[in-house]
Amino acid sequence: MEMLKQYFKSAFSVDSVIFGYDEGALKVLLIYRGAKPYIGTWALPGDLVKLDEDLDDSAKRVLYDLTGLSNVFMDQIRTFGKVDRHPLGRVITVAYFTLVKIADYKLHPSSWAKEAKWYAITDVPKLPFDHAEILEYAKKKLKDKVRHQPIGFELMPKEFTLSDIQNLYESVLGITLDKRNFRKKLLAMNLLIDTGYFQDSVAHRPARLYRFDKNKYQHLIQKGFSFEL
Amino acid sequence: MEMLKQYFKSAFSVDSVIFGYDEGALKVLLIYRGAKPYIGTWALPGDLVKLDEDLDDSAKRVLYDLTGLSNVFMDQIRTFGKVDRHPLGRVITVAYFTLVKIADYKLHPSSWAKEAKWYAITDVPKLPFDHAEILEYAKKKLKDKVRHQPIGFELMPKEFTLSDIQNLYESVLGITLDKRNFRKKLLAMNLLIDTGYFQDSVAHRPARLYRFDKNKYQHLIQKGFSFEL
DNA sequence: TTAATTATTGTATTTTTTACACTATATAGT
DNA sequence: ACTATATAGTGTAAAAAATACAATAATTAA
Repeated sequence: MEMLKQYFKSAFSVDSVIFGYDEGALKVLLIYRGAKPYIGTWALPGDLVKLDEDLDDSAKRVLYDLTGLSNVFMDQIRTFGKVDRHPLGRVITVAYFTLVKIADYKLHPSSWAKEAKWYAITDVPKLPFDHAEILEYAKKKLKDKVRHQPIGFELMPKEFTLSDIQNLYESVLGITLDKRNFRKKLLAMNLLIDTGYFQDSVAHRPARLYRFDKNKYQHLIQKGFSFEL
Repeated sequence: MEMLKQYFKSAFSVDSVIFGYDEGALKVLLIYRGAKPYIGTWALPGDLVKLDEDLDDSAKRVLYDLTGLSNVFMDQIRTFGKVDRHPLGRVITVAYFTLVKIADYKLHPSSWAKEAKWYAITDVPKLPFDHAEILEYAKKKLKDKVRHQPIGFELMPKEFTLSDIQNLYESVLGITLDKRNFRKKLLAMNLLIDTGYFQDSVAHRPARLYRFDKNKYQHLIQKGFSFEL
């Protein structure tokens, strides 16, 4: 039997690609690193995983510390493990993909105001480590996933208009969709609840506000329903 | 700054779910463990990742040592990292998913004959660690992926009949498909090359043999083609 | 009152999916 | 040689889904 000790000299981290959608654009939350290595650069939020901490819990902790949010959509996407990806030793990182409703909360204005910032996805600065690769991968995953699972709604405020959700799809996918066909298809799934309310104080005909019916969706998938847009 | 040393006390491994298809059934390659922990049990093949070894290389090494195969379809599927998943310390494992053409090779009859075995997916023994969970996840992934990418062909011999590939789809998905519609759809993609040859020595009308055109597929996807079955 | 802006709605056409059954060609057994 | 058995191969009509497309409605701003 080989000596096992030699192997127990590495560490692992979690890094989260936290997506949000605001002002008609897809955004990603970056932090300004206050610790080595790469101190003073904008990077994906993440941390080393504690020895007695589950991976998923670690990713949740990072999100909570940064935003105060919990109970948001989160999914592991891939592990990045090139030998030299971290300058301080062998550290592989498990990347997560998180979707939050920007409009529903404010970044902690106190301690974090100077340290975390939403960047439009088109306007992300140069990132340290292999974070650029991770972000690219996350964008691809988001694009794939958004068509087969109703995760777009995780990026919307609780109540939204049909135009809102269509705009989101258009920015994520980078294509334009036919308005009538999009609505027809989406409404045909019967997963939207008409709140009965309308937009307020807009300089045009106000749009109807809808909510996504998560419970109904859960029931439907158990009956073999599959979301496709 | 925190003491970093405390973190560099963990290890990581790769575990491969190696799928094959033979005698009309989906199979998975298991090894008989000759090392602690869980010595003497059937498990997914895997190994600790060396400190100077990339994750993907590690998975390739495990496959090569076990089967002599390289250049097969392999993809990382997920990392499993519960705190107590490994009895000897904190070890997270990066799971891979590998598809091989069983018919094209023999398990090394010498050193491995007693130690590696193809199990029908319906007949897998109790597995150590969290390998049962990993296998379940891999099966789900296979099911999802086989519809959106032409990975079914990775499990077929180079030349196959339309019935062969249909049977594979039926076993992986657990459903039956209409013969005429299946053929129509598959042939319409123009990704199969008619070899001009036929089955030999079968007690019925011999079927035409086809090959999958990987090059053509590569070209098509760059033009935005997407495989769906 | 008018201009500007976005919301909302239906139909005809094309494409894709589905359901379905008979003939062809080989070997095995007599 | 004949028959039984087994799987291969093939087309069409109907239903469903996707697409292309433009006029009217409701609000605020000027």
